[in-house]
Amino acid sequence: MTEQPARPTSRDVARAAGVSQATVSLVLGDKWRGRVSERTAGLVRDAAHALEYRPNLAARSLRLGTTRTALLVVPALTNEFFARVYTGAAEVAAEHGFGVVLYPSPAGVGPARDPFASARAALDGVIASSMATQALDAIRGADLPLVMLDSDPDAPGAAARVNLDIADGIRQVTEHLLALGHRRLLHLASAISSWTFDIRATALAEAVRNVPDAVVRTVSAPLDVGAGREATERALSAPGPRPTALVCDDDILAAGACKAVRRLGLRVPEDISVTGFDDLALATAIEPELTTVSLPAERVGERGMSALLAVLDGRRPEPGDLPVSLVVRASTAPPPRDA
Amino acid sequence: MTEQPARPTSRDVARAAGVSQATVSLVLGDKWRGRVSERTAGLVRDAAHALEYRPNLAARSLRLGTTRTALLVVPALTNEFFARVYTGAAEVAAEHGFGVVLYPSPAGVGPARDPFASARAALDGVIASSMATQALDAIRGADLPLVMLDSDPDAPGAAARVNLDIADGIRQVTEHLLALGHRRLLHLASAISSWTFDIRATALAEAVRNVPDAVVRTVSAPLDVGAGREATERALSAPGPRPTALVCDDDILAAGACKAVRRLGLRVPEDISVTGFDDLALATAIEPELTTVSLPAERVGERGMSALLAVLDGRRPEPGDLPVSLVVRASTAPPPRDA
DNA sequence: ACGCCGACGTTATACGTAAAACCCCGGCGG
DNA sequence: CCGCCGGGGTTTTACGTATAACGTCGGCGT
Repeated sequence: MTEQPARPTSRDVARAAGVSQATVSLVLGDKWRGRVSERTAGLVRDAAHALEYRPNLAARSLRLGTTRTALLVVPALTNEFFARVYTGAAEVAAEHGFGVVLYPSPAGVGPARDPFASARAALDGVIASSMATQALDAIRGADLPLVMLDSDPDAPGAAARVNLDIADGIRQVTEHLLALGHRRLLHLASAISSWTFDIRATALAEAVRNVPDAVVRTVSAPLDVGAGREATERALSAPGPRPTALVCDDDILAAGACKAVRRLGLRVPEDISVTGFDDLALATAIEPELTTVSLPAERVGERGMSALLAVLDGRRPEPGDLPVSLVVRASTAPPPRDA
Repeated sequence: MTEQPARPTSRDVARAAGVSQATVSLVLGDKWRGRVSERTAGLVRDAAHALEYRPNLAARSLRLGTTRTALLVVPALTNEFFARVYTGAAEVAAEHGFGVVLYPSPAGVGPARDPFASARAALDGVIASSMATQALDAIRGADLPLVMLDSDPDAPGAAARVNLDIADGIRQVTEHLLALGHRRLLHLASAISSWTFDIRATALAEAVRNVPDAVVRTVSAPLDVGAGREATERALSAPGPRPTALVCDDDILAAGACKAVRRLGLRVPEDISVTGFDDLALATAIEPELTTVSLPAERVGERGMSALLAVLDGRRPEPGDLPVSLVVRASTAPPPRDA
């Protein structure tokens, strides 16, 4: 269209600097110590700068057999948590001259197309959220370095893992509620992956273990506000003594839960306490502001990318889970006296 | 690490099929009508399938001088609206064998690094939200096809534009409020780009033009809940008759506004009506559920990508703004009688 | 009987980069 | 005086693909 003025190549730079193309490549690749004089290197850099030379990435990838591109597989970008993970991953990728391309799950794009297969030859590695279960099998077949996020340590095929200390988060909320005096808890779980469910459920069970009169019920719901509201409404109108606190696996569910509580003519937190998980923007947008577990989402992305880079370098990725922290806000309070 | 078994090349396929590499390229590129026999083509395809051949994208890009990759520039992915735009763009891109890579604004990544410059040689075009103003200048210098989203039609350098009919959205909310009987409106604007501000402000002014006793005040705030709350709180406690309705430029601000209203001991919508913009998930997560303007965010991305593809093909992009629609929920009601 | 053509492929080349292999020359140790 | 070494480059090649240019061969029209 606009008649591109033909982007300059390394050969153009060489011509301008009065050297050979190889020299340009050496200088610009910082591989010239002792092979090229300081003066010549300067000439090359000046010429490159003057021509606004940018190396052709396709050519470089072809030559090097590497693309400096990682694939990030997430269930959905519209989930703030994963958007933040991307941000973190992209940040450290950029620091190392890498790019991050997204594969927002098989649900996001049509099932027929397979961005992964077509991108496969152009990738150096994959970072995958374990929640995107469907995509994982395809990836495993590709013998690419794979970093898994929040995954079952027993699941195979990962060169590295970065996990959040989810169990500790659940433990913290639970202890917070127990300390406030709550004894009847309802666990509102998001039906995402069986592993994340299990780890939360057992952490919760463990936390109430030494509180003799504590009792926990569990219901699960798809991850959206409406579903959370409905599930909660159903659970709270069930016969038997009503729970006084709701432990939700996600702020989104917690928001739904709050709505349900109020629909039933009750108040949060006076009648029923509600806790969330993730500490999304949503947590402080609703009323009352949610007591929730804050997750370092960006850090997950950063660690994921760092781990991938480490694997690619043959180094050992940094071990250990990422810590989470309880944020107490206004959605939790002692249970009503008559309860 | 894992000793990759050396991905098969087109030459490997050729060897397996007993033909030359050129023939493989012809067959797999669907350019063989009348140049290769049906039988040979079959052999080639079988061999390719058997070897699980995937073309090397870097090599193809180098040869073709095209990367089938577009850059999407957005202010922040954590904003649900832009995450949805990405989703739409990625969808139609995939349908045409294109990829979409993100540049989440200069604020997201450090100022020193310039992903755009380094990616520049590897891009076929750019789709940019006008809100990412800082990045635009750099892009213009790159003489790449540029599609602008929600941009001033007078701004230069765009090969195509896709705009939402924002003005109509504002008109619709305003008329809704006027019909309910509101006369004193407060416009809570998000200080994003001067163009989007202007278009909204004038649309609002126009909508109240023929309602003689209607009066509009404007305040603006950064785009987050807390800022929205503070700005609203200040504006509502100012001297003079209090507005009965708040027209917010974004659901996020509207959420803040609702909190502010309640802090002042008033109710939404009985004392003050609040409207949002965007129809994010947030709109139905808070209470009361927001009356807001629903934007087809995915469509923006789809149209943006389609337009870019059209430009690259030398075709004319589809003209016209995308329609928006008012969604009336529970945050608007007639003003109190004594007002 | 010859030329020509169409069907079916093949050979050769270019894309821009990185790096291995090579080359030249001045100085220095033996 | 010769060989060798190291500094400072250059020549050449390979990466995998797409495609232009080139062959070959059988048949058919004249």
